[in-house]
Amino acid sequence: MPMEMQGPLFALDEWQPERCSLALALDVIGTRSAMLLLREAFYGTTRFDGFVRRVGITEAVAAKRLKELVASGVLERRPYQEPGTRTRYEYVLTEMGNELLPVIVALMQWGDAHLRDDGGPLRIVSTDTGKPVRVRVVKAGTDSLEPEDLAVRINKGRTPDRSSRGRQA
Amino acid sequence: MPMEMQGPLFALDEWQPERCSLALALDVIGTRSAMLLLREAFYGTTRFDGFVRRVGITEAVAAKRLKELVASGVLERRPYQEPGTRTRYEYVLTEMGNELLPVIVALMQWGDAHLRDDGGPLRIVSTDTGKPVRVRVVKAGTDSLEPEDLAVRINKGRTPDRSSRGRQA
DNA sequence: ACCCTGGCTAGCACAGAACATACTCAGCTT
DNA sequence: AAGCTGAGTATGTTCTGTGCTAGCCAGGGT
Repeated sequence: MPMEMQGPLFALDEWQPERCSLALALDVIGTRSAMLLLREAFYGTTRFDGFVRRVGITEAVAAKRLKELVASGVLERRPYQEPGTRTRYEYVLTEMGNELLPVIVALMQWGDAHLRDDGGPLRIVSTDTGKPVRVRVVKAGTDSLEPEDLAVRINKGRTPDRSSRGRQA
Repeated sequence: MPMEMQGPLFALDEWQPERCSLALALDVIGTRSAMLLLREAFYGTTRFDGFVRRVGITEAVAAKRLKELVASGVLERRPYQEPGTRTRYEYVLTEMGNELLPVIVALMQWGDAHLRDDGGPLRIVSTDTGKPVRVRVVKAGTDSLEPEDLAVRINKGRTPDRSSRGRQA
């Protein structure tokens, strides 16, 4: 199982842990709230109120985390105006943020597969084929799907055990 | 950028956040120490002492986290014996743990690409071609690489600045 | 018999993550 | 002019993750 290296664990001792990109990434999106906010951003939520309600966090946490995510370049805060209202701000994924899609989907996929007995409440499918997508480690150059190629479906009729629930929603 | 759904954000309000697989996954591997321990496990570290030294966490944290990861089925604790020593235990990834590879690599890849100017200290390559691998969202059925198909290389001579980036990647 | 080493456990301290409640503020609607 | 709404800020508290220091135990080497 361990990855092969030129001699197992060879000189890996030599690189400093502070230089680990995984650790840097966790500094930016390593909290539960950040991850869940990103999930929502991918689902299409853009407004403060939506994030608060749908993620189920408090306004204080949402405000702090959104601010951090904007500061680190994952989200962009930009003004919009609905007719008859004043200018407000919405939060949308930047290119950098978009590239977190594999992280989020990989975690969901793993949770679906190993942490529940039904297949999970949602399926992410290709709009093209309608079939579920996967996150995979592949050779550089393999075709990949981008957020705009994907759709989310509610997994109906698969609720845990014969109980109904979110009917045809 | 938002994923298309059948009508944006349609009835997504109706599913309960507790049922989100992402949240469940975060309950298991949502801490920094858990993620870094997993990184090490993929690199081939198996022993308590190795985890402590290489991740740079305290023994107390390592013990606690390893125990949790074993309890949740991501790692397996199993006895081994080096000649001339007593029986000890090593921690190895289970099948379930192995399937976290995309999560870890996706995070590293993102950190490499967006959080530093050199390409990152390490490259994960296919042992087959020697070329760097990527984590991608793909159609179900696409070939993927498993841990045993991968090797880690130190990215030498590529310390910060004026160095090119993603060479032939 | 002793110490050393790997592999832990225990206790204390701190920072930050998250919660709850309450308050602000701008501008539109009434 | 008063209220409503979206988007926050302010305050206080609890919980968890992590660090530091120290101690423990088992078995082999000496």
